[in-house]
Amino acid sequence: MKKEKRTNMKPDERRSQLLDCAQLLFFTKGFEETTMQDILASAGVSKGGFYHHFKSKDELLEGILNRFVDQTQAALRPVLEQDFPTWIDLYHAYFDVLRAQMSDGARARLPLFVMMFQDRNAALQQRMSDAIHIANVEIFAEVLRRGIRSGDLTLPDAEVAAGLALKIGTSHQDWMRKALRSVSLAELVTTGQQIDISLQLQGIVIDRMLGLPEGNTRIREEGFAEDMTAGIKELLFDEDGTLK
Amino acid sequence: MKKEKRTNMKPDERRSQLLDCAQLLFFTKGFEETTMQDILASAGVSKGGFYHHFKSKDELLEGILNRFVDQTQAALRPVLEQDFPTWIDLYHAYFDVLRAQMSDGARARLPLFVMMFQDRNAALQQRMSDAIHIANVEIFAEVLRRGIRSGDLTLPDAEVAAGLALKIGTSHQDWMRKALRSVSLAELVTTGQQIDISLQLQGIVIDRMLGLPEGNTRIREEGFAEDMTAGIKELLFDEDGTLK
DNA sequence: TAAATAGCGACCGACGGTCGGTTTGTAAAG
DNA sequence: CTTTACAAACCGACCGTCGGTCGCTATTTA
Repeated sequence: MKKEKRTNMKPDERRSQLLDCAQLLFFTKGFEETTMQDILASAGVSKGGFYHHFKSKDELLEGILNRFVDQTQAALRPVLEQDFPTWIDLYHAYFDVLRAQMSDGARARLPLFVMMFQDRNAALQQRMSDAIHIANVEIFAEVLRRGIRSGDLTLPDAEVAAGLALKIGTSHQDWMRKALRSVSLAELVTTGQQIDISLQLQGIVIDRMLGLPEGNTRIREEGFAEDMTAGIKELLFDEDGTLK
Repeated sequence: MKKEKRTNMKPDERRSQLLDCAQLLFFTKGFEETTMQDILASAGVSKGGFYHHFKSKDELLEGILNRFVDQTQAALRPVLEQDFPTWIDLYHAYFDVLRAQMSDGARARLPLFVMMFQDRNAALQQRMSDAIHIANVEIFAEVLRRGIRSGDLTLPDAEVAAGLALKIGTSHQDWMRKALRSVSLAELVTTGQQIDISLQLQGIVIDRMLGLPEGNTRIREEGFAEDMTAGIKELLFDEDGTLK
């Protein structure tokens, strides 16, 4: 059997190349469904080559998640260093960045949701959710802490409140999952409305939790629900409205 | 090689026996970590015998989860059939049952949490959370729907609000996870307080979401946080306060 | 040129799942 | 009551695939 031509790379490059390849596969096929062979083939590296850089398949996922956390925090942290006339301006600026982060090609990420919301990918979903949480709590807690310090907020614990707010901000995912499991157009439309209501309610509840006047907190962009629903419709139904 | 003595059972019995054995193992060792051999040995049945009743290992988990959902709903549903003088009495009665369900040996379930909160068991955690959600939303939504009908509540959508409330009601788990990863007694104590604050905040936020006077919603029993913290302390630390 | 490091791929054990065959309960026929 | 016949419960050897190991080679670096 003829040996493959080898391609040496610097450790950092190889590592991030492997992370890139694996991320693409994990996010399209899922974690369990992606085999080491898939990753090796896509990166053009051998088993031994891979295991020289990573201890296990799981460490690879860990690496992807950590990188995501770092990137997210790098995007969010600058907000804390800016100067704002009042605390509420900081608060709004924070959510502006957050929205920009998340809805950046939201519809393009639909396939990711489709994959993630399947039972067999429960592990990946859980660990992604954890990563998102970790990426955000600390910084949002700091935002709240400054609100407390400035007297705009009264809260028993900034971290606890931040954690809860973030959790609230993911509650629409349950409805997205349901939408992706629609069996009729009518059901999809109904669920689509619930996604929208869910998003509205999120903002209201966080405002009330923090004791802010209603309308201050808006987590998703305008039209997010409609956009998603339209995308799901395209994905699940033919033009005549029958299930694909 | 000598054949094992066989023990025939009626399908229903065998099925639930297998569910019982698997549940015990899944809930102590985790899903991935439990091999088919473990289950077969503990049930005293062969591979062929098992696969006569279940299509896959995953279907077994599905079965366990479904059974859990059914049991939970069976415990909750009767509340809806009782007569109460006012809607708020129904609301309180619902939470009484819920609390009874959940804190029934809460501390005894600590090992379950320990197992579940490990990264490698993320899938099981996610699917359990989903099951708990499914078991509860429908019934709690009906409670809210009656509140709307009686004029005690004003909500855009009972189901969406119910889903969100339930999600809020699980937010303390993040702090329990953190508590279980404490590396010092001081950290555990701090996190224990955050569990407590988290539980208080849950009630407040749900009250505010529903527009109820504060103090109406209490999801966990008094002393839940202290109880859990004490249990975790026993689990993680020696008597002199050093990490085990 | 020697030591360190990046890479190779045959190989391994464990896993979930299959399959041809065996045993057991049961109910109708003799 | 016995025989027969059939479905369903059960058995365990076997299979393909997976994540991971290991002895080795090729390349880079000091």
